[in-house]
Amino acid sequence: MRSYNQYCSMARALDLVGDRWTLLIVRELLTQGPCRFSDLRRGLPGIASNLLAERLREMESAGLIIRREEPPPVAATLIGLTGRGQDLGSVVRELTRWGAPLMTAPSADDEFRVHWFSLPLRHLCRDGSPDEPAVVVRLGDLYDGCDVIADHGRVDVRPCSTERQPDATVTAPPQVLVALFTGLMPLRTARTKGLVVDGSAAAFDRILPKGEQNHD
Amino acid sequence: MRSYNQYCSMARALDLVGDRWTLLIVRELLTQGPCRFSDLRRGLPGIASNLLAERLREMESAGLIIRREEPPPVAATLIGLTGRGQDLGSVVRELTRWGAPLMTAPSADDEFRVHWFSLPLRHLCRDGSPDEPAVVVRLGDLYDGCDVIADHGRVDVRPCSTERQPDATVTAPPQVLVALFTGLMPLRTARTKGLVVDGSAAAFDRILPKGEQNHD
DNA sequence: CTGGATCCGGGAAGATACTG
DNA sequence: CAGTATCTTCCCGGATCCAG
Repeated sequence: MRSYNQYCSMARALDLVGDRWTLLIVRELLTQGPCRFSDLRRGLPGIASNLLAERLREMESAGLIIRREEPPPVAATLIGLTGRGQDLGSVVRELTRWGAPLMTAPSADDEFRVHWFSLPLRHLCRDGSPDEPAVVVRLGDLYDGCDVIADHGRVDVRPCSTERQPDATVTAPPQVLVALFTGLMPLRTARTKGLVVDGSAAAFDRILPKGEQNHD
Repeated sequence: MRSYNQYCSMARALDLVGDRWTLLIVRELLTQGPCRFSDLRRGLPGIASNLLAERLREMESAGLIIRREEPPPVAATLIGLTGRGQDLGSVVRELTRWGAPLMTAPSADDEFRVHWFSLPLRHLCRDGSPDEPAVVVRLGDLYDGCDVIADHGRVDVRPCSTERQPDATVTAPPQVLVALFTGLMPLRTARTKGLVVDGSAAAFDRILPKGEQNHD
């Protein structure tokens, strides 16, 4: 992006991250952890490969990301955020919060990835049974999803892990998923609209926002 | 800007405010209050007039700003933020905070406006004499500046007011101003580099960050 | 397969002139 | 003062191709 040529903190920030796609790349790396080039492409439907390559070059020279050659069996270069890049988390969070009221019904050509929802999810889930042993609830699947871990009253949302099998696996249409966790749709309505819980219903119930459990 | 077509809170936010110049227009309206078209142009050096007009149309239809016809003696249309527009304050604040480390020396063709600095200034000033009567310190001048009000331990930064004469008026080269308030430059060095205080030196001293007063 | 590079068309941004 | 009109430039998007 052309510089604004303004001696202003925000203008200089936008000189680095105001380009199209840049903050969405940060979103991907924040929610997914270090990624390979093709992982980023999958999480950024619509981006042209040359544009992604160009953005990554710019972000690397700005000190936002680093590339790490991974030895076999991975044998690929992983792209991860630097500390400075992770500091953009607060910017991403505020944009996400401001955009929340815009999450009306998806249009026909809107794409959706479950892991996009994992940042807001952090603040929407709770641990309804803090005295029980920890549980893992998977939203989506291994290829696009995230794990919600409830443990001792704390809730954590992470990229899917293969280390521990989830206690419950949940799938739902995008809008149902969003409406359920933002409290706009009761669980039993969600069930009628395509929400499916595989495994422990109690585990899923445990992480649902207050007032939305025990509705069926 | 083209839509990202992603059912994601942040992507939808960027569909509305990710365009070039849009967030800088919000910065102007946040720091200056309701403005006329030409005021915005002065605060956004480098923007083309057609582009500003187009952005304002987009922002109006997105519900971020409103236009208000002002009766004489003003006799102009004022552009102000709606509540939704003001909610972007948190986004602007986080971008400004993230960009703070980028405020190294201005380059030769960097523009500067004192009022751009008024947002960070809020968190940098203090009231060093909370028991004294309120004082007003003006940075810059009526045409580009802001008033720092210290009163009962509280600090407020506002657009220049004609209602009350400032107790002190301060001018300094951009980098000196920034370095002084961020604590990187002691007051006496600032004096040798072009900082001028007109009026009550005590009033100015009162608002300087802790550790930076009493240096001369 | 991964991680790009290259080419091209369309549209957004920039510069400038002009107007009610 | 508050824009519009016009022209140019360049970034973005889409497709294709390619080396390891």
